[in-house]
Amino acid sequence: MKLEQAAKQLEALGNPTRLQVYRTLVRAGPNGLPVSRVQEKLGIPASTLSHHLHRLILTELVTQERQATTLICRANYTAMDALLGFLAEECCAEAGCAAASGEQAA
Amino acid sequence: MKLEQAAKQLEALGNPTRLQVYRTLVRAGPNGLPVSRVQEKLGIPASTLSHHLHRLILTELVTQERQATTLICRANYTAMDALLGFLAEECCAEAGCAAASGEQAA
DNA sequence: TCGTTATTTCGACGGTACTGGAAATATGGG
DNA sequence: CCCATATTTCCAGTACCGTCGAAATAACGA
Repeated sequence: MKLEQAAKQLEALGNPTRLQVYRTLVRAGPNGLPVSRVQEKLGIPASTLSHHLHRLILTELVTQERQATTLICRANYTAMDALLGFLAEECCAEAGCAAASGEQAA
Repeated sequence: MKLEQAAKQLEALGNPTRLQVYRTLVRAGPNGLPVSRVQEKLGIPASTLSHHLHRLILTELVTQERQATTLICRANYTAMDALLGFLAEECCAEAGCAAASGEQAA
């Protein structure tokens, strides 16, 4: 994963409202939730929610799928794994620590 | 971990320059690096770096320790673990998935 | 005390984010 | 075709961010 991409995703998650939206979707699981359902849960204006969802979608943290008039939103678990991996990877790469990926410890 | 705190940390990591700084420190391991060393590695003005380090310190992602005239910066691995945990926790809590923490699957 | 190195604080500018109401668009039903 | 529902786009205002040069501060040695 590129640093720029990771930064974009982290920035997207760095807004309390968006983080709430994202967490709501993560909790919802693979079935996802309609936009309106998320709005109900969080109690924020539709336009604000739409903006935030857009950001999350642009960074590929969330996907949307149309089902008739409602849009189903889902957390992109693959993207989350990649992001978590990026943060943890190369931990102590130049020093060697217990949590280091390989067995290149000192 | 509180959502607000997590959002602050994610926001702190959401800037490309800061993410670079943080990664540099993560790679450096428990011994940390002097500010000047980070500056050399990244080639950014001292004032800019100081500004970003300050943000990282405020969010507890980085710590500083004085050694004579130089300041040693270290990634706070405990904080990182907590943040990663926060993102992963309650995955599919309302649906149940393979990666779910407990055995409360449907 | 004075000078030197390391680092932060100050000040300013341009840019971009967050928010939310109103209007526009998309989809399906009658 | 017209309506109703779901969602987005448009617009605007306030606020905060990122950047960096210059000046201030911290710590040490002579």
